[in-house]
This record gives sequence, C-alpha cells and structure tokens, in this order.
Amino acid sequence: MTRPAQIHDVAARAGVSPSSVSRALNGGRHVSPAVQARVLRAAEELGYEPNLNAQGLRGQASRTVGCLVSDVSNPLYAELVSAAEARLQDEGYLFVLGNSHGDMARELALIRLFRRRRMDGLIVALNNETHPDLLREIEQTAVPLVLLDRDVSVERDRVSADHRGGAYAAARHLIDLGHRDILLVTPGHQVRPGRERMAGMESAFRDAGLAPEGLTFSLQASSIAFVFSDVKQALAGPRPPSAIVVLGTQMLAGTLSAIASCGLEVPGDVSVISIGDTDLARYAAPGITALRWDLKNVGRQAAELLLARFGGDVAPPRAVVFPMELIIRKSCSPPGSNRRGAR
Amino acid sequence: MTRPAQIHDVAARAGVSPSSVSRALNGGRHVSPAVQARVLRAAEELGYEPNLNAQGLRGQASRTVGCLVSDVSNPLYAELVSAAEARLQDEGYLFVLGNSHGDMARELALIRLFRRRRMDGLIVALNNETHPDLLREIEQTAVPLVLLDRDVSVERDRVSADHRGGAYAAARHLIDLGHRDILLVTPGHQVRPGRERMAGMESAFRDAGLAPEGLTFSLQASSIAFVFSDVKQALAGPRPPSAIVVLGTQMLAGTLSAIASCGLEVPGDVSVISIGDTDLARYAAPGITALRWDLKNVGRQAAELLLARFGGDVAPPRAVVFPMELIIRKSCSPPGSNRRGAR
DNA sequence: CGCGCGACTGAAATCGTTTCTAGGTTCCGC
DNA sequence: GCGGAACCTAGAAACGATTTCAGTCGCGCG
Repeated sequence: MTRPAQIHDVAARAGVSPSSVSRALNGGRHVSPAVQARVLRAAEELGYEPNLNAQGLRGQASRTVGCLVSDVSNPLYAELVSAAEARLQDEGYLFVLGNSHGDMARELALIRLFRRRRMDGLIVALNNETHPDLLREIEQTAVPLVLLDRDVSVERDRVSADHRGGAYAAARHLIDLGHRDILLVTPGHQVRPGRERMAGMESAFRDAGLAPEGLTFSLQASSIAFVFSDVKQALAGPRPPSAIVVLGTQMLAGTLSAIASCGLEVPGDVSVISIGDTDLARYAAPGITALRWDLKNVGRQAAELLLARFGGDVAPPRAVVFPMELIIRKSCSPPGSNRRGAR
Repeated sequence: MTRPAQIHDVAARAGVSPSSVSRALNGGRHVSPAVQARVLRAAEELGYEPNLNAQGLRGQASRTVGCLVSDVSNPLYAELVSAAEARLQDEGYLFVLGNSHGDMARELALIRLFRRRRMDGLIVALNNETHPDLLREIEQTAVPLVLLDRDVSVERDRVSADHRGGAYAAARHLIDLGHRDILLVTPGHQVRPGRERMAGMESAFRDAGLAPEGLTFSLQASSIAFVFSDVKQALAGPRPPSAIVVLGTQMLAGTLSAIASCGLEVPGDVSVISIGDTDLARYAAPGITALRWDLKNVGRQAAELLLARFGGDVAPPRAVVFPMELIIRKSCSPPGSNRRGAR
C-alpha cells in the first residue's frame, strides 16, 4: 500500500527528465527510440499509472462522459446505457451514471455535478422538459450533449424513437380488427414518449374516421403500483374496453394480472398490445403483440454522436430517429371472439 | 460559452484572496461572517463551480466510486447498480459504471482505469475469480473495494446472496413433492453463484438420501441462446425430467418456450422453479415458483460498506450475506399430475 | 574549419484548487 | 497603555501531470 508511482519516479528510474517521460508515453514524437524504450520499461516495472486528475487539470479533456437517466433498473434504460457505455469504453472513455429517480432536484444537481467534474460530454434523459432552471442548465452546458427522446427547446443533438409512428401502427392494427373501445394505460404525458404515443393513437383514430373519444384514459397510473387496480376498475366498468394498449413500458405486468384476476382471457375477451418488447411480452402465454425498437442502437448512436463531436464535428445539431416495429403475436383478435357465456 | 469562473474570479469580485474563498466555501471556519457572505454572493453571481480535477489533485479524495459488472442490461445487476448509485449519490459521490461483457481483458483494463482515475472506492463483480493478473490487480488496489457475490481469494469486504441455501430450499421443495428426475438449467460454474446453487442442490439430494446423479446437467447453455434448444432436447430425450430448475437468471424465458413448444404444460407435465424473481416469473401463466433475494438491499449494502470505509472504518473485512426466499406460486406439483393421454 | 540546422532533451511555467505559514488586527485584561 | 491571545486574512507552496521554450549536441554543407 505504498504511494503510487509518479512521473517523477519513472523519470528517475529511466535517468531522464519528467518531460521526456511524458513525451515517451504520450506522443512518442520528439523522443529518441533509446529513451522511449528505457521509459517504457521503467514505467512498466514501477506499474506507473498517470494520475488522471492531474492530466485533466493540465490538459482539458477528462475522457469522461456523464449519463443521466431516471433509473437504470428500468430495463429500457439498462439496455440503452449498456450499449452506450460499451461504445464509449472502446474509445477509452469513462462512463458516469446518475439516476434521477424522476426527481427534478436530483436532475439539476446531477447536471451541475457533471459540469463541475468537467465531463467531456453528456447523455441525458430529462424527466422534466420545461422547467426553466433545467433548460438553463442544459443551455449553459458547454460540452457536447445528447438528449434522449425528449422535447426540450434547446438546440442540441438528439436521439429518439418514433413513438408516434409506432403507436399509430398499433392503433391501426386494433382498429382494423374492429376494436372501437380501447383503453390506454399510460404513465402520463409529462415527457415526449408519452405525448407522441398518444398523438399517434389519436391520429390513427382520426384517419379511420373515428372520434378519438373512443379512447379511454387511465392517466392516474403514474405510479406503476396503480396499474393493476386502475385496469381492473376499467374492466369492471359499465362499458369495458375490448382492447388495451399498454403505453408504459413497465405496466404490462400489472395489466395482465388485472385481466387475469377479472377472469378474462387474452385475446378472447380483451386484446392487448404492449409498447416495449420485454421478456414478459415475448414469453407470456399467449405472446403479447408488441412494439419494438432497437435500444442498443439508440444507446450506441448517442455515444456515436458524442464521439463525433469530440472529434471536432461542428455541424448543426442532428436528430436521429429510430423506427418502431409492430411484432404481431397472439394477443389480438377481433372484439367479441369469446361469445358471451362461452366460458 | 465563456471560460467558466475560477476561484480567482470569485476572490476578485468579493475583494478577498483565493484562500479565503476556499475556506468560505468549504469549511466555513476561520472566516468572518462578513467575508463568508460576500464570497457566497460572489460565487452565486458568477455561477462558480469548483473544478473537481483540481480539487482532486490537491486534496486526495475524488469523491468517485467505480463499479464493475458484466452487464447492466442484466436486470439483476441493473437493480443492484441502481440502488448502490442512489445511496452513493446521496453522499455526493459520482458513480462510474463499467461493463466487462464477460471479457477478462476488459475487466482488467477497467480496474486499471479505475485506479488511474484515483477512484475512492470500487464495487466489483468479477467474471473470472481465479486469473492471477486479476487477483493481483485486486490485491494491489489500495482503496476500499467490495466484492459482489464472488469467491476471490483476497481479504476484502464482500456482499453475497445465500445461493446455496436458496437452492437447497428449492430442491427440497421439489423432492418433497416427489420429484426425482430434475433438470438443472445452469449458466455454468465459473462464478460463485453457479457453484453455490449447484452445491445447495446436491446437498439437498444427499440429505434426502438420494444420489445427486438424479440431477441432469445442461452446462453447455453458457449462452442464453442455447437454452431453448438444450431444454427441448432434454424434454424429448429417453428419460425426460419431471421438474426443471432454472439456475440462470436470464434463462427462464428460453426454458418456458421450450416446454411450450414440446406441447407440455406447467406444472402438469413439468414443474418449474426459477432462481431470480423476474417479471416473467411473477406474471407468467401459471406464476412460476421462484427464489427471490433483495437486490436493492445488496446494492445498498455494498455502498454502505464503502461509505463506512471512507468514514475511516478500519475493521477487518466483513462479509454480508443476504437470505433467499422461495416464493411458492403455481408452477410446481407432484410428478405425473397430467396422466398419460390426458390431453 | 566554421556555421547553421535539425533533432532531442531538460528546466520551468502552467492548470485550479487546498492548505500551511506567517503576518496583521482587534480586543481584552492587567 | 501595553502585552498577548484570538481571530482573520493574504501569500506561497503543493498536488502531478503536460507543454513551451531554450539550450545542447551532432552533422552536413559551404
């Protein structure tokens, strides 16, 4: 547990000056092969590891990227984060993760912290798209920054998924099957994905000549814990839906168990579409028709945008949108497939 | 996008020296209230954010913790990481995440990188418990380090789950129901959890007076992709198992679909127990009996151990073990419940 | 043979903060 | 009124690297 070796120690051992050590280790230029070899060997023998605090102080880059999401334990973010981290790791960047848990104060504090630490770049999925403090913080961030799937009125690189198009396809699918009473289980419209999905749904209804009022709302399900009871209540109501679209990615579980606990069957009594192709959607019985998009790619792309900026790219902000795909499984059928009393 | 304010600027604006600014901002001691107020206001007005590279260089702590796991997109790690990050964030620490993707070279590189960056502490889940390079790296790490659920021959703090006890309970449950031919779907025994689970299974068999040879192995399922075909093959074999224990946390999906694709039913034809209480286990139909342990708590505890060390705790290494609990659902019944030809 | 140029190398400045040291006030008690 | 304690404050050193700048050395060319 002795003091770690410093550049000075390496220099002494190699019999050269610290500046030569630095050159030998970094550039390799302006150094004679003989010295370079000696330095390399000395560094190896001493297990020299440059102090990146000092490097970051003297130079400007910290080779660190900050990432802010609401919670990595959300599988969507987990996959995205994993892919982004992998790509950045390849380039030698360190990946700092911050979970806001939906708390705006934490988001603000984290972004500030990221800046204090002189991160080279940021990847952020805000939970609040409008608060002026947050907007100002984003605007004042001098380093490259990628916005994940959010509508923030700031000119920045962004990566998103086509929630609107996906939702449109999902709604269309149900409408074509004959559904008119569709329950939307949604986490709310606070952030872009929720709004876009909603908009897609509504425009599908309008395009089909239907009034969007046919869509029932279940907004209060802002907490996942309420999904079960809300859905159950809707199914037991006077005009139960013939189909349910689960717009929140972690709400499928509650929905399915609510359906089961009402003694109803999928798809006979209720059709179900899930936004987000989770294990549960894939392997539930019956398999749940779901909207999928390539989260790994989203994460990788966010990293790629940052790397391009690091490389000196000064083009105006880009917006990359990834398509969504409707995976047809067995959870949808025309309404009323289970005739009354068939059970 | 002007140069961020420095301590010097704050000092000038407040009409004091940089050292007074530092004292006013940090300690608050040895500073007159008047100066303190002026400094605070000046810092606020300039939006001063100390450069933590410089702070870290001058002082010793970087207030940063590194965490190494194989992949956060594994929901188990995601939950653990999320909890650990939350706890550390509360204390103002930055959380650096590195995914090794099971690659030893990456693990080594990441630990080295963490050290170069002068992390104050490390949380690591190695994928290779024995490679000397890795062991040496761990040993040479001077800062506090917590090992996650691994058997590494190094004296360090560790946090684990009682896989052996959990597996024992699971095996016992099946044996009590009358099962004798049990298929184990396992990701292998490279790391502690796999070995411990296996050991628990075997000792349950021995305690019941049965030969552990009754346990069938499915080791080649090291890649999740092979689970489906391996299980299918076992079920179609000459002596199909009456029960399956899924020892890998991401292998339940493949197992269930293999069972379904053989035209078999759970639990009538095959009983199933899953290690790891995922959404899929909870909400599959029928619900899958599963082993659960408190991952949030594991993550929090790892953070807590580090924080204690930061606080000056010099006690010998601790080992915290979390219990596992068998959640009985509907996926297990005595063998042969579905009489031949009943379908 | 001398001059100049190019290639290396080392000394010193620098990055932005904290902390140590020492100096200066103020205030109190004798 | 003076000595000393207590309290602030400024200045300088230190942290560990990179980078600039200037100097040295060797060699080729005139």
